[in-house]
Amino acid sequence: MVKHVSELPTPRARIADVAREAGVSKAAVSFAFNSPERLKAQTAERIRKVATELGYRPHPVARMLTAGSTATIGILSPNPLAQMFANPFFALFAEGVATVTEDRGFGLLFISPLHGSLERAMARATVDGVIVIGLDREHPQVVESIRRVGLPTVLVDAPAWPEHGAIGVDDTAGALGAARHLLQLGHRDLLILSMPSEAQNSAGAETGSVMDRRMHGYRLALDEYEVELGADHVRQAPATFEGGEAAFLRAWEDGLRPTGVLSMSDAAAAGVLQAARHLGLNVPGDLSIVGFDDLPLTRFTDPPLTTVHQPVRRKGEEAARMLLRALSPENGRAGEHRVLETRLVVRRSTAPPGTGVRR
Amino acid sequence: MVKHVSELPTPRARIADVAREAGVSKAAVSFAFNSPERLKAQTAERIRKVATELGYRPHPVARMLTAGSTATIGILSPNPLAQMFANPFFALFAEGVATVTEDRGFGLLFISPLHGSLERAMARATVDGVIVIGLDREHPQVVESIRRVGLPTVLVDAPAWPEHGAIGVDDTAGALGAARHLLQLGHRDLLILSMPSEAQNSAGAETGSVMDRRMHGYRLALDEYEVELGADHVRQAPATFEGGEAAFLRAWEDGLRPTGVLSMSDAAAAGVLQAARHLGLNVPGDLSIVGFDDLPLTRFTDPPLTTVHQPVRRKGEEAARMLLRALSPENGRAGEHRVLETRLVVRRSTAPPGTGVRR
DNA sequence: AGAGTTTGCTAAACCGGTTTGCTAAACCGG
DNA sequence: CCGGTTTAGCAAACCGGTTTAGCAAACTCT
Repeated sequence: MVKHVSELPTPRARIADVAREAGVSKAAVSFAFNSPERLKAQTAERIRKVATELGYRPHPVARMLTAGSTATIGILSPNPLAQMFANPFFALFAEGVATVTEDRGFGLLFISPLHGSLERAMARATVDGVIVIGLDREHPQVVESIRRVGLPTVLVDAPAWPEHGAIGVDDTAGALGAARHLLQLGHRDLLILSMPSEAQNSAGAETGSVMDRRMHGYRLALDEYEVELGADHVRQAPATFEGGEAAFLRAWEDGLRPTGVLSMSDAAAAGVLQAARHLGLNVPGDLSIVGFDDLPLTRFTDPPLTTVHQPVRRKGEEAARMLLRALSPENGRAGEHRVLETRLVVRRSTAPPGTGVRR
Repeated sequence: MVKHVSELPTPRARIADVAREAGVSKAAVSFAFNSPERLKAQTAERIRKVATELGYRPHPVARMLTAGSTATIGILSPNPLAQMFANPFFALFAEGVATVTEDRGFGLLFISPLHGSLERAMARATVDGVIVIGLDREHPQVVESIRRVGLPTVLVDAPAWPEHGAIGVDDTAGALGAARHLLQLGHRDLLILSMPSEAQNSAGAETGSVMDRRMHGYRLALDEYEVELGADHVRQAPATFEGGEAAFLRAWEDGLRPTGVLSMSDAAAAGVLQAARHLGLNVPGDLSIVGFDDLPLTRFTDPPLTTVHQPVRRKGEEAARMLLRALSPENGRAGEHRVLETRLVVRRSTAPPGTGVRR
């Protein structure tokens, strides 16, 4: 490889440069910044002056190495980061995390699979602990690899893991309430929009994924009302506007004419709203829709969305607090586990099945 | 300090532990992972086996130190992170950045002021380069401190800085189009919602902040139509739902009865929509609203929002690409500068001033 | 003036890896 | 069987800081 004669970008000043220039030892330079009381005031001052002239800034990585901590926490997701940011739920969650980490002087690193391998990404991540979100049954080896790196961890919305902290919401109750609401209104032909995942696990209500728990809640309500649900009445839709829109249109093309939609995400529900408008359906006259999450955007949809509220931001805050607690030396107990409440928020996207579907 | 007898969390295995256990040198262990061809296949295999048993994972910070790079890029903002995430614009931008960084195997670190000091936050950030967003005239010393740490930098939506890359959109033209649209429809009494910032700089159209440039565009249109604008017809509103809602309600209380609102952010515009509904105003019958950004949510508001489109996600992508280019050894020229286009998207929140304001 | 203390700074070890230079053993051809 | 080349692995230097132990000079006290 050819070496350029003049490397224009001046190589950054190291501590040895400052020491030489100021005629002192490396230790003195370090003291000048970190323990000035160990130096004659005048010397410390002189060293700092030289440092400023040279544009010296202690190399953060080197500092981390000796400090033994990174003052950074990671938010880890098995899904591509771009996909995460496309989901408003995630931004809200991150907002919650950020409020507490920022306050405590921690940086925030987003970790996503590196060339498809979360394991590799984890190995490279310079963090003191991680908050894991978006985990799914389909990622059992992910949890395992997380456990192996031995970093303090808080799991969000995931099957509890004894040695780690965990935080979630009562998904089953929330979904139950949502389904009951539609059934009470008289709906009998429902479409359920789940989120993408591997095979369904109808058994594990409490041990499975978010989707399992919500589905379980829906099913409980359906059973109460003795309503049968065809297999093609449960569809997968990514938690995005486009995902919900496409899923509903496809169902419609397949000949389904539900009077009510239960969506596991507000984002997809908003997409359904869009699709309904496109099909000339009146909401809630022809079609009722219940979302999940209660994101800020639900107040601006047309009509405002009936949805299951969950304290997303607070979930982020609590997760961060829990993790920071696990990081502190006095180390509160490890396997803390919290479940926050959900509640149905009725707005204007639901009504009794009414004027019927056109066409 | 009392030392506990049994430190339950096993101290993580270091390379020396693996070396001792496998009966080889540290170098051999390193080779086993990074240059296996330098070892007898059988030896390398044995070392890796021992490493796995011990749960050894090379310390990422130590690795960074010798590698001289962090494989991480920073997104830096002078505003609190929580505030950033509350703005959907930011999530969209981050999405763009994430698509390219993720693809190239880079991590993403969010940097915000540490105890109020961005300088300190920068000093601590372990990144190879930074993308700066949300910068403002009010943060001149920020740019200076960024320059001092000497990290490759790309400035987004900020006054161009010769030695760094920069990317933005044609704010002036976008704002001009938005204002012309309302004026053409016949509106004469307008309310402008700017974003929070220090004193206005009416002079610098091209050198100032995003707000300056947009305001300049608005003013150009107003001048064309010879419309005067009272000082209290320009309000500050944070780029959030709540910000826009509160700002419009306050203006209303102050006795203002505009027929059209020009908002510098879609988020605030959506808030105005909310406020209008609250006040019993029909949009666009009684009040027309034009936003800025064209976020996905504009399609779901009631009514869908007329707004100035800017390619937010692409801005993120381009910023990331530009930065990565600056990081690569062959180092494309540094001071690259790009300006992307804006265009007005007319939806249903604008109409001629019509039925008049109720009450 | 000499012993004891304090002040001010330095040399060296350390954090946990990677990489270079080198040596000893194994291998090769003649 | 010997000199030359490969192969396999090690010791030590290095990345850029922080921290501990310790030394010399200055200061205090009697």
